[in-house]
Amino acid sequence: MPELRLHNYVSRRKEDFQPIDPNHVRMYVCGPTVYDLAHIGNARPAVVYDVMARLLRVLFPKVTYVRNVTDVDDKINTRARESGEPIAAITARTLADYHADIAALGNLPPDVEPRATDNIAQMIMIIERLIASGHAYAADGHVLFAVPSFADYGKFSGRSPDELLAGARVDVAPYKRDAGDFVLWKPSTPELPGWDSPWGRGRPGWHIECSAMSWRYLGESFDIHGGGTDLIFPHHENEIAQSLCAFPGSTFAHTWMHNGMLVINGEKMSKSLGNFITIRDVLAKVPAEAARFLLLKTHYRGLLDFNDAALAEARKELDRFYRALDRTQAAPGAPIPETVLDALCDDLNTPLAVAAMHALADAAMAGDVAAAAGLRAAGSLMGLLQTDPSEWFRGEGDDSAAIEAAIAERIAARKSKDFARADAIRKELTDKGIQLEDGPDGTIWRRG
RNA sequence: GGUCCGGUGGCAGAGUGGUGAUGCAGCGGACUGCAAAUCCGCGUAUGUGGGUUCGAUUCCCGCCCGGACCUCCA
Repeated sequence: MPELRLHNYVSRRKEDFQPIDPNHVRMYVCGPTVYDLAHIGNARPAVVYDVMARLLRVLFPKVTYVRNVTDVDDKINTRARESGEPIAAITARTLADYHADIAALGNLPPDVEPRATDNIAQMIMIIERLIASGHAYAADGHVLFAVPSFADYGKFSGRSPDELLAGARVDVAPYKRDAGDFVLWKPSTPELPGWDSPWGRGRPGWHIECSAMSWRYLGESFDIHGGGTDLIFPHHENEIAQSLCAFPGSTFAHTWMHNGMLVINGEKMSKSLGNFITIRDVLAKVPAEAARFLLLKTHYRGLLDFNDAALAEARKELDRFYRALDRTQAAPGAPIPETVLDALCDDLNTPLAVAAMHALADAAMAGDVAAAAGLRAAGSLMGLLQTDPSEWFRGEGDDSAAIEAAIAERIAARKSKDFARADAIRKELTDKGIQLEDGPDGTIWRRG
């Protein structure tokens, strides 16, 4: 087994991964806030950490992968007020949609998927500990984390508290002792979601949920924490402050991984630019596997441009992989080729793994059945190439019988050297978007 | 403005202190009733100016450009 190396944001460099417990690796990833359909940017961390979890399972005996669901949040409240739909209905529907979209992209479910609203008691426990130890204070119905009480605040994200103070643009709430203090708990009005607490009926701030859920499901200290680069500050900085202060002597997450952002045609995705793309929009245009493959063709820490040309290229590459599998009838269950495993163990270098897969495809094309089986095994580690090749090429459609009949007629025409008829049938099918490929073993066809 | 990250061939995208992966596109050839696919071959790149070094794309500094964060955000 190769050594796993991961880029750790704490040291800003690649490190040998040393699990706290080599028999049980624990990973926490910041999950979605369920107020609207997931966009393609949300798909990136889901896919990246899915591959990470798959890799960890190959390398270690036991892995617990926790990805939370934020189902109490002011964005949800705003949505409910605007649409009139009850909050519970919004979160339930959006979570179901998220699960469907993420599964379509070939992601396995995390081992635990806790919801914030099921962990309010744990959040209150942590807040009480913070107050008791002088790291938090109640004021005007709110509870705030006292940033000056944590000497290392800002160290993680590389900013000094002075800078943060100077950069504060928003008016500082009067109940804050220090401008940088952030909310752990805030009061709710009767129409807003709320829970009874020592500070009255209220709801949690954003950051506390991750401290509570990682603690409950993974313990005070665990191995890997993942999320997008946009969460480094303030979310992760605050998580660290809360958890370290609530559990003195603990180390919280040892390795911090951050996936890069995604742009569309070079532009940041935003509703105002009109280039906001949901996962569902993408799935309506191309096979889900092409989208997943595109997300893995760039290293997870880099900026990724998600556009139609890139999607088309991803699909073509998968075509070649599937042709190689189709020609060799590769069986599942082969060991993962070293070239692929080595690449992924080097800070999840998926582009290098893809290059190794191309080499396997070349060998498979030349008749190397073992290489084909290895390609398939590599695919299983990446969440790719698990479809039957003919299904990949033929896609969705209810006219398959008619197409097969036309192909049979064309084969007959070719046998009797009636090439005019054969070409007419090819043209008919081409006009319908059906491509034919004549090979030594017959004719295969594909849509699009 | 502050902090941080990055700039590799037509495009996408890795690695590396000493002949610059891989894919897509392009070009030439083989094969092919047609069309694909497949196979062989070809070309083109390390933003810019310095420094360290026998030697830098790789390390250091300046500059230019792009991006992220500083405010909800994967």
